[in-house]
Amino acid sequence: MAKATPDKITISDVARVAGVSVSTVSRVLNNEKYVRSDKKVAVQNAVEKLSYQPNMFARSLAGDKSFLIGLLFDDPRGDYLSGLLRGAMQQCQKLGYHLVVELFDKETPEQTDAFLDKLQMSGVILTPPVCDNPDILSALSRRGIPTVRIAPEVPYDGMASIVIDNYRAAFTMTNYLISLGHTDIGFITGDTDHADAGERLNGFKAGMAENNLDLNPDWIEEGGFTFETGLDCAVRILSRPQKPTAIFASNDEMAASVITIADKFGIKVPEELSIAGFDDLTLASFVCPSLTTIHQPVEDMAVAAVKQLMEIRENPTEGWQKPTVLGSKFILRRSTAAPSR
Amino acid sequence: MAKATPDKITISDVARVAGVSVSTVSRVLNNEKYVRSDKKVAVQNAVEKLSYQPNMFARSLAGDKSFLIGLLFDDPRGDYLSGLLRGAMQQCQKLGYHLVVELFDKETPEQTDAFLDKLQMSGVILTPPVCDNPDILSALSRRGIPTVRIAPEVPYDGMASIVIDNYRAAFTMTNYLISLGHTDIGFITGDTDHADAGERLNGFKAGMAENNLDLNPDWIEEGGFTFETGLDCAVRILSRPQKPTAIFASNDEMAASVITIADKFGIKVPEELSIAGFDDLTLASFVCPSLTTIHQPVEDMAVAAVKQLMEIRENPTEGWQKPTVLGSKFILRRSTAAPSR
DNA sequence: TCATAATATGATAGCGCTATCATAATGAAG
DNA sequence: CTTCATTATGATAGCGCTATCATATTATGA
Repeated sequence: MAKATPDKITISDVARVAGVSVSTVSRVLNNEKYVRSDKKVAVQNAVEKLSYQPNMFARSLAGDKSFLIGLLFDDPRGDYLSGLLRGAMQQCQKLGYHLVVELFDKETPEQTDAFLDKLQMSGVILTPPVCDNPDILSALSRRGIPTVRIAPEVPYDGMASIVIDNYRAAFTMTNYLISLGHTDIGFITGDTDHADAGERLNGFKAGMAENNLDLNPDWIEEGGFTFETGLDCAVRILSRPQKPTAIFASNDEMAASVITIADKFGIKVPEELSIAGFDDLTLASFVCPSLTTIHQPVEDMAVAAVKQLMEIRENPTEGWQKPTVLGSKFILRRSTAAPSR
Repeated sequence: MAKATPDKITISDVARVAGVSVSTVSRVLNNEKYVRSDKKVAVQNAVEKLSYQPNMFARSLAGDKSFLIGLLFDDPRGDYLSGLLRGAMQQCQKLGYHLVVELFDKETPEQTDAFLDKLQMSGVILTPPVCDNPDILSALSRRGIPTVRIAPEVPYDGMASIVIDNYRAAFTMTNYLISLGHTDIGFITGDTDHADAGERLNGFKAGMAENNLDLNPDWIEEGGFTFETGLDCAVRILSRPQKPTAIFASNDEMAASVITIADKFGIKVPEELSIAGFDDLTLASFVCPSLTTIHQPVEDMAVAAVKQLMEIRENPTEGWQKPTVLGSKFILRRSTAAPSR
């Protein structure tokens, strides 16, 4: 009677089948040099034949790499974060790494400390807003764990980061609005302490300046990247005696607020008011009319982050403070049109 | 000059400080019995004092538990899945476990096999639609890995699952619509091969029957849980010579489609047409008017899944095929009202 | 009182790998 | 044909824990 349990296959089984020592097998597994190609092939065949899977725990315990990459979240919900997750998973899988996700609670940073000590991650990816938490940042740099920050607000000494060119994207959108014939353009910013918010505003200003258009302070309101704050801003702007013919909101949620308020005020979108967003969230397609916006290459950012992590591992001494900038994409939908008057 | 690197603290350090053997420390760590309480306290103090963190890899290698829980996704995007992720992270953190997330690609199931062999997970949570993939299911049961399926379509021999009561929720919504005064109610189903879809339809039918209302086949259309399919269904229903005064869509996306089409047809929502959804996605609040819908306790489901995993570990022989049913919540918003005619 | 069970503790052999050292085979240079 | 550097291979000692066994120690009952 055959044994039911498929006994665990170890490196020595492979060594035996391949007719080499465990050392050699290990070398092949970690593709080190100093292995003759015929033996390498023999080992690979044996691995294949036995469908051997090296035990991660043993590897990590004996060696210094864990094949684990940490992804820290404040809250994983929302298109942006789950897009990042997806990209990171894909790239990790491709490289034989595994993604360990963890919630970062600012109330109990010691829990994250514990997390870092227990699983000695090969690298950590920080999503906003965790990527700007000084506790985490120092904990990571103290331990010398390779780290990449996604869309951080402020720079942090010697840490790699992945960002998009908010300035250029906002500039592009502004120019598009102007090319439609708009000259009276309003703008809703994000939290001013958020770097993205500032850059998007600057991009807008630059676009206006480039076309010799004046900024009307009545039409520039500070929001907070949420639907609710957007509502307030929209009400303020659209209550002015003199209204803009287009409003560029710093993100889709606030753009959605503008649509809602415009509807309430009986202002037709896009006929009487063009509205542009930023981010290309799912809601951008669902909202009516659908939003002209800027698409962030979220998954690519995560992929880039994982790749960067590998590079840092290979070359830890290099200076990694310069952010990697990824391009965004202009998405034309139905919330924008030429002004009617 | 003090040494900069905070040397790794091991279990023997703790043992020395606490004045006991490593065995005793290990016992305390795994809270086994047969430890005198004074020694237990001594060990806990030592752990505290040294801020000792047991090395997961050593623990997993030596023992049989990995403290790793796998969460398998087809695609992590969307409110539903990212809500699950959040719940799972929270509960894992609470229990000292860690969440390893992985994409399941039906094209390369061997990759998932490898994943299961390498990291010997303490348990695995399967999200839809992965939870109905026979390859994964058999791979898991073959290895005897504790598994919980979230919202599966079909039962699988001896595997635990977490579901919500679609039938009851749909029944509730239908009764609500009827209580408003509606008698002409349409329904848009999901994919018929999806268990959720069938149950929601049955709940609707039961609600109608309970109130002695007839089902008009002209007003029941089969959609596919997507915005696009919802569009078609809405067009078909609203093109009939005789129109319903309310439409209950099997999910929010399709309910959003109905709003869009109603708008196009010049039908006022909710004055002339009430629309109800299901799921309570983010878009349910953004859509205009916001959707009356059923909220699924997504995070609670994930929490329940992790808890269930622990129970299975403790009592693997028990029969776990009976699904755990969680209650859903009726959410009143603005897309429903009493019929005007 | 002593036997027996229940409770408590320690010593130590691995878990499956990688790192390190020792050694062997090969190539290049004189 | 040596001599040395280079390349290739193997033996083996841990990595930091837990499981197991052996050995106290204490409680329980006749």
